[in-house]
Amino acid sequence: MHTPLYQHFEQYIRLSPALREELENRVTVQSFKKGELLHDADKVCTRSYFIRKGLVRVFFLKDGREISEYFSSEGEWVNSPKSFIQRQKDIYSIDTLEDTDTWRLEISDLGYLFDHFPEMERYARLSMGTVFGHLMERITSMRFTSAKEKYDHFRAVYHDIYHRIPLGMVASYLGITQETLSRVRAEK
Amino acid sequence: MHTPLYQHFEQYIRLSPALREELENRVTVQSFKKGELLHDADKVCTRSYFIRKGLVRVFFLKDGREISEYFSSEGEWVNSPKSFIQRQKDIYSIDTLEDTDTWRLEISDLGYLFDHFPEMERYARLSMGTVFGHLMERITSMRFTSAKEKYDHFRAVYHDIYHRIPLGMVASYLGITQETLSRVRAEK
DNA sequence: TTTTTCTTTTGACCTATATCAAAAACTACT
DNA sequence: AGTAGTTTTTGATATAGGTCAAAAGAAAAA
Repeated sequence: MHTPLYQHFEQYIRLSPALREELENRVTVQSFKKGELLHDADKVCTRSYFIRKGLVRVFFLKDGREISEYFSSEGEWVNSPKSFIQRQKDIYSIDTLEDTDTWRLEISDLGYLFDHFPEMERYARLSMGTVFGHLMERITSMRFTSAKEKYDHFRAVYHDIYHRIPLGMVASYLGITQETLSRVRAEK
Repeated sequence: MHTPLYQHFEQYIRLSPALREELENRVTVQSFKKGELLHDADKVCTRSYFIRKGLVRVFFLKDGREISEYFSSEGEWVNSPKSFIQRQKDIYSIDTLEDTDTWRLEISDLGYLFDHFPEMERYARLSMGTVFGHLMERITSMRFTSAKEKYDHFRAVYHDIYHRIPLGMVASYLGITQETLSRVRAEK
C-alpha cells in the first residue's frame, strides 16, 4: 500500500519495521482536484505532501502575476520549504495542475519521527543534499545563458513532466516572458 | 580556543561536553595566503573548512573565465558541496581573497561524528535548511530583476563583506558583465 | 454545436545590457 | 619612486529579449 513512500525513503536510509509502522500510522490520504490549493501563502505551512499521482506547482505573486518557483510530481514531497522548516509565513502557495493524490504528513508527526528515529534525521540531511545540488545547478543555468539554453536545461531537469506544464508557467519559472519562450520553442 | 566554532553549532543544537571534545580533537588549524587554493576542482573534496578569519570564493570556469558561485567568510563552513556530499568530482574550486585562517575537518571525521552523535545529523539538517532558504531567495532575486536590483540584493545578503570583494567577481556572481556593474555602481 | 474564456503565437517596436575597445585608476613589485 | 600588471571606468555600437497589441488556437461552458 505505502510502497512508493517506502521506496522514496530507502533511496537514503534503510527503514526498520518500527519506522515503517510509524510512518504508515501518521500519514493520511488526501486528494485534490485540478486547480485546488494545497497550501496558501496566507498561512504557516504545517503539512508536507508526498505525491502519489499528479502534478503541483509552487508559486508566488509578484506585481499581481503568478511566478512559478518549481514543480513537483509523483514520488516527491512538496511543501513551502522555509515556512515548513521555520514555522513562519513565506511567499509561496501551492496548487495542482492535475487531479492529485497525496499522502499528507503533519509537521508535529514529522517532529515526533525526528525525535524518535535518528535515521530520519539522516534521511532529511541526505535528501536535502540532493535538492541542494539541484538548486545550485539551477542558479548556474540561469546566469550567462540564453533563453534557449534555459529552456533546454528545464527540459533536461523536468524530463518526464515538462510537457504537462503550461507554457506561461514554464516561462515564469525560467524568468523569461511567455512570448520569448513561444518563439524559442517555435524554432526547432 | 574553539569558541567561534562552538557558537556556530549552538545556533542549531546544544553541544554536549563529549561532542565538544570530539570536535576539538578532530579539527586542525590551517592557514592560507591570499590567492591560495583551498580546493581544486580536479579532485574530490574531502575536507570542509570553518573560516576563523578571512574571505574565500567558490568559483568555476566557463569558457575560460572564472565565474564566482558564492563567497564565504568568518563563522561559516566552506567546501565544494556536491563533491563533498557525494564524494565525486564537481566543477568548483575554492580560493582565498584575503589571508585566511581555518579549522579543517576531514569528511571521515565528519562521518564519525554523524555515526556517534545523532545531534550532529540534526545540526546538518537544520543548517542546510538555512542555506536552502538563501538559495531559493537568490533564485528569486535573479529572475525578472534589473542589474541594479541584483546588485542591491547582493549588498543586502553580503552586507558585512561586499566591499571586500573585487567588482569583477561580484559581476560574475550576479550573472552580469563587469562593465554593467561598474555603470550601475556609478549612478548612486 | 456554439459561445465564451483561457492559452499560445505572431508582429512591430523599444530598451537594458552585452560586446568590443581604449583610457584611467589602482596595486604590487624591483 | 618607477615600472609592470591588474582592475575599473568610460565610450560607441549591437542585439537578445522585453513590451504592447492583436490574432489564432484550444479548452471549457452553455
